[in-house]
Amino acid sequence: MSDSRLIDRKQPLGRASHSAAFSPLYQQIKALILQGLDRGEWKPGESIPSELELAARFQVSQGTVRKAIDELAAENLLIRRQGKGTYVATHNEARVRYRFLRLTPDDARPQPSSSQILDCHRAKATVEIAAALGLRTGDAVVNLHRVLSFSDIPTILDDIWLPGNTFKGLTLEALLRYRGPMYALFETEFGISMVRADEKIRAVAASDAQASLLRVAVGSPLLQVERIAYTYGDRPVELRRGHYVTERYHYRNSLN
Amino acid sequence: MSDSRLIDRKQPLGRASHSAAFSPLYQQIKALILQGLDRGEWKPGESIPSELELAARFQVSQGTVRKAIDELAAENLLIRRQGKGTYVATHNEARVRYRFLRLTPDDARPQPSSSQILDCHRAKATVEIAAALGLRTGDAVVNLHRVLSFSDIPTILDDIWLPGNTFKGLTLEALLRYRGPMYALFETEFGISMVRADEKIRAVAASDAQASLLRVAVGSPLLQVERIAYTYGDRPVELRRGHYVTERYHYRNSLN
DNA sequence: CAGTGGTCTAGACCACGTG
DNA sequence: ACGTGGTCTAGACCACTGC
Repeated sequence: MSDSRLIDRKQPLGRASHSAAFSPLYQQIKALILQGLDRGEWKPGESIPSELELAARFQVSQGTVRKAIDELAAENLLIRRQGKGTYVATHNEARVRYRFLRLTPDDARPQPSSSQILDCHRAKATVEIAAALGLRTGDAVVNLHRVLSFSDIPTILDDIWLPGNTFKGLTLEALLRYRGPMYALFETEFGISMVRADEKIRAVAASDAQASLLRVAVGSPLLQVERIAYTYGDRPVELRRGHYVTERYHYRNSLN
Repeated sequence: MSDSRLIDRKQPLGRASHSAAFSPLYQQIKALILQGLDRGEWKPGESIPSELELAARFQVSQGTVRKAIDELAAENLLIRRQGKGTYVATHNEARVRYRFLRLTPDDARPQPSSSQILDCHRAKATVEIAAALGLRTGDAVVNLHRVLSFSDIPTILDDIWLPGNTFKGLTLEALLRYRGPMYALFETEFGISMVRADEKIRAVAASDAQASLLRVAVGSPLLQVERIAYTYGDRPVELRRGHYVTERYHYRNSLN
């Protein structure tokens, strides 16, 4: 009856005890599934095993697996599809493309977008960048500059920092060849799934360089968006500072 | 066996039918609880009946009630407290005060805040304001101006529009007497619970008036936050345009 | 028709808060 | 000791998808 893969729940749980390592069964299952995702056992876009299959594997009831998957689906790590199965979330599908892009045209008409890479080189992490990415100062990083345009109007200027170790083969040439969302590229080429991100937003005045690249007046107000993006297990893998022109676009957000 | 309060689910659900009015039982229960909240059957901060009690009232199993409450809790309309009960969310408690305020000090040290009401008068809704609040042009509205300061540094300038009908007794005097979050006042004095909000964010240049009130230079970049706040049933009840000084503060957001 | 996730039930036991 | 929400199980049936 006792499954060696799971914490024995019949342990010191009789009142008065308080085993710090205790967590509900479904949380343990959730952690196990998360490990599978992290190890790449199931790739983005693929389906994971059915609930009954997982229940058999982990020696728990279908209901317990279901609750674990419910939470992972609520966090957008998995996507349930009735009649088909449960799939690993991806940035590669039309439906969820630009999942993390909150800039929206004021008139809601989606515009054609294009990305222009300005620069891509290797560097050593400064104190700030190392802290954000969980590295040590001086560790190798990749720095990336680009402009995103909508209907050929430059709108977003991005300055991106990535851990050099994780993104070994990332070169200017590879980026120039590639079309499509950057996070989709990270998924397929480097096995890195962006799962969550935190942003800090400010209004700033355009510098000379920013103004000329975005074709606005020096000193114009820009929306500065500093993002740290995380993969499975809350490991930071990207620091991105964006500057948005918000003349005909706005950043949309929902509060609950 | 058939409970007149609920849709008879034994109806034309045999394959080939597709009753448009169909929805899962737990969704019907959710809607019923939502109605209770909307009617004020249980007030913010109070507890709703226990799961077993609701199950008996609606003639369904506890599990079905539970799933309905789960969703309402996920939407922050209800708050579960193990061992105590399930409570109606409120803006009146320390834990969730300023639930909708995303502006955070850069150094994360919370600062003492104070609100200064500059103006409060009745007006007629313009086309834009009527559209945002679901009113007709010319309907009565209340317009409200205030400055929020942190550590006595003016940081947020708010311009607020409310439906005149709903907020009948809202006067400058009442506001001056009151201390605490505005949404808490709306709850206790007008029975309006803010449940959700959408925001549109831009960077703009400070006008003369804004600059002098916020003590910044004319033309300085400000974060403009336009908010529509909703009560139960997605009914809009507030339009708010805020201008934030983001020198030492930032708007924080999480993407999932 | 078989397999998947979605709904619903009934019952057991655990953990927490309060008397 | 009691009542609340939290976990876990087992089993039935429904709805959707694809062969």
